[in-house]
Order: sequence, then structure tokens, then C-alpha cells
Amino acid sequence: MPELPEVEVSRLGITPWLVNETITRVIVRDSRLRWPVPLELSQAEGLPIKAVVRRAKYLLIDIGIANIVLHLGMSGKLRIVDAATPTVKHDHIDIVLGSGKCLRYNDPRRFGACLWQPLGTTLKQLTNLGPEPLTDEFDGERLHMLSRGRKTPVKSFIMDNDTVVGVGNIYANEALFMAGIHPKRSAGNISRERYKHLALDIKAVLTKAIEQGGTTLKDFAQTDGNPGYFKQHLRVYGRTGLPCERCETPIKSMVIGQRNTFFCSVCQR
DNA sequence: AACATAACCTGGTGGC
DNA sequence: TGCCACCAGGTTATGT
Repeated sequence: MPELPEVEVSRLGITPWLVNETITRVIVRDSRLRWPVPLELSQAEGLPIKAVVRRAKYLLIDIGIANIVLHLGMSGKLRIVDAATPTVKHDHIDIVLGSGKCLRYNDPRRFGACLWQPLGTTLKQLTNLGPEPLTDEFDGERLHMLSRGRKTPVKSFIMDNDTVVGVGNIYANEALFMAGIHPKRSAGNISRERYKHLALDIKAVLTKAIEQGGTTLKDFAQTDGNPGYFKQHLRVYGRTGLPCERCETPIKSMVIGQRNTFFCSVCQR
């Protein structure tokens, strides 16, 4: 479900319901996520939420003594519901609020995570992350510098969290189309000038997707239950065989790094 | 270090 | 209708 835009849309959706609310109870129905859900979570009970922050695809719920760290994996979803709302399959965690609402975490595949990060510490999952794509720390200069001597396909390179965080399969495909770069081209074989364009296109596609409420493929929903509307803007992802919007050539697909990859063999070189 | 590959898990889809 | 193979938005662990 979530790349950076979908996580950011989730953050924007839940934040107004959480900030300044007190956590009255934490209910863990199934702790078998990517890592076992920590018992320390119960220490959150009675504490007010100060902020909800995103780093890469992680959401950090700041409760002063610690951050509750959430990751949605491939299929995780967050909803704000009345605490009394009956649960459905895969509703693994509730964070119940003084308002009577609750933040409900649902994740069929259980690739997601809920972690506990005490104040002043940093989880290993949050160390060694590259820069946020929508900050000035990330630019074409960085892509060019880090890619020198690298043979890995440029698509794998930009999806690597050491390079830049938050670029998943959908938006990697889209940004490479926008930049006119073939996804399989060796990262080290791309000029500084082309990387400048690519960095700007990554920023542009992520920004646009956030504005559109993310991309709903099958089951992503904003926290109000509405779908994201970026799907209608996808130019290559999932469009195998359909005409390229720029040159009419059928979009091709191939597997790169275990991920399905979509591109126009004429527009992308 | 760099790179490739398997693995984690469930559900939806399409073919027969 | 049923069965089965295959695919999916991410990340980590392991092997060369």
C-alpha cells in the first residue's frame, strides 16, 4: 500500500485526531507483525500525544517519554474510528484516545511494524536512512556523487533507502519516465545534468501524489476511507501494453530487483 | 563494498 | 463453483 505519499497522507489524516489527546488504552490483538509488538506500548496509557512526525515511511507518535513508531509495510492501513466500532479481520492494534476515538491499525500481510523508541534513543531501523526527498538535502548533485562507479540499475539505486528515502516502486517508475531515463541503465552511467532532472522529477511526482491523496491501487484508503486520486495520473506504472502518452509506443514491463518495472523504450534511454 | 536473491505473509485475480 | 499459480505499495537477512 504505502510509499511516502500514502504515509504522508495517512499522517495528515490522523494528526488532527491525535495531537493533544490522551492515550487511555493500547490494545494489541495480534503482536505478530514484522517484529513482535513491544510490551512497553502499555506505558503510553495516560500520556498525551504531542505530535505525529514522519521519517521516511515511518510514522512517529511523540508521547514525550518515547515515540510509538509505526510502519505500514505493504498492506498496512490506519483508520480513525469510534473506539466501540467492531473490529474486522487483521485489526491488530488500537490506540484508544480520551475523545472516544481510536487509531486502528490493520495489516493483512503483517509486513508492517509497531515499535517503541524511548526518548533520546534511535531505533536501528531509523539510523542510516538517506535524506528526505522533499528537502534540499536531496538533489541531483547527491545522486550523481553517490552513483559514481555503481553498476546497479538506476531504478534500484533510487529505491535504495541509503540514497534517498520514500521512493517505492510506483514513484520510481513514474519519476524515471518523467526524466526520460531507462530504468535498467547503470546508475554510474548517468550524467550530473540528467540526475538534476531526475531529482526534480522525484520531488514533483511525490508532491503531486500527496496533493492527490496518494495512489489507491486496490486497498489504500485515506484515513477518512476515501481513495487516493493519483492513480489517474500514473503514466507507466501498471500500463503494460497501453500506449505511451508521449509517443504512443506500447509501454513495456520487465523485472528489476524483484520488482515489476514499467517504461517506454522510446522515451526512456 | 557492491550486488543479487530469498524470505517474511495474506488476499485478490485470472486461468482452467 | 473450485483449485491453483501468480502477483502485490517494503524491508531485511544472507550469500557470492
